[in-house]
Amino acid sequence: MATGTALHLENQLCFPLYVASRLLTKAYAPLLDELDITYPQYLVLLALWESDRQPVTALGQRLYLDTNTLTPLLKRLERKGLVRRERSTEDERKVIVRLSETGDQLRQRAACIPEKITGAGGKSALSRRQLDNFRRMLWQMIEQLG
Amino acid sequence: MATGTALHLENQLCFPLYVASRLLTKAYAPLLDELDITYPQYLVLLALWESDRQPVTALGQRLYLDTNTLTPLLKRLERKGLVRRERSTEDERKVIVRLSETGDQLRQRAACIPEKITGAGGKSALSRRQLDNFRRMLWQMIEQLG
DNA sequence: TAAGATTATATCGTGTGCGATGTAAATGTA
DNA sequence: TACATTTACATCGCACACGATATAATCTTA
Repeated sequence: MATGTALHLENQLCFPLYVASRLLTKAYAPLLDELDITYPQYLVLLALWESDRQPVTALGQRLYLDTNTLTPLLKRLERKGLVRRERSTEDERKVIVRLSETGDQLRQRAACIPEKITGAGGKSALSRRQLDNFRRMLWQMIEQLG
Repeated sequence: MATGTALHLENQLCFPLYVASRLLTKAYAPLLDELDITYPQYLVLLALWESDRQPVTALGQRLYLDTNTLTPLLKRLERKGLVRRERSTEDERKVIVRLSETGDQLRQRAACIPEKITGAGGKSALSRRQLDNFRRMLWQMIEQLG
């Protein structure tokens, strides 16, 4: 790298990552608005649709989020009637998060989101192979940093 | 993609992007702590070190941020004594942001950050070629979405 | 088994992001 | 030149992220 250019925005890796993440999240907004949820709330629901009834910390490990972020978020999801939070009887420290009937049913309405994002130019400029490669690099990076 | 797996976290592109961005930002934290700045504040400084004296909107275009985010952030940078905000005399709508003496000097202390991040495993698992490829895909995506 | 360590969750404070709205300066137009 | 429109910035409200701290339950171990 040429002298003195290390601090240039273009040469950072973190900056385009930060921008791309925000822009792609923003692309979800109109679709998630229809479900009256935010993007992080959508991620929690994805995790629960995959595997219902998880303690808060398990959700956190899945989403790389701590309870200081999750607890208030889960309370909001509970207020919306999408999940329930129940203190575990076996281990009173744990709070088990599970989908409500409504939260479970929301899955049907969310089913179309991935394809809509894919089609919306979220990644249409990249080939399938590039995408897989891209995803693999992201996960490699997460493994390194996580 | 197999039926019913479109909603799985692994198959999303946005999710690993979101996680990787947060984790990489977090990797900067200890380095930026020494300079008493946050990651978005660091980005503003990078932009100013590249090109000083920019109106708020120009900074926003560079960083893909709006004034609702930038104005408070710039005020915090001003409180720290790193930048100055001055109403333009030619166009009284504009506020020109420029580095203070201290803000300018901070560049020296920040110079080591990129290499420290690179070395810290931020991307050590990826070859130089993979990295360039990765960065290119990110920018391609940003162009699509921005 | 009593005391210390660990675990699971919650709370607090600060700093973003961002949609929505407000306001003053500048520009376009009839 | 009046007046509508646009531009540049600021403000407000809400929802994250996250470091730091608190608290109760469980586990360890002497």
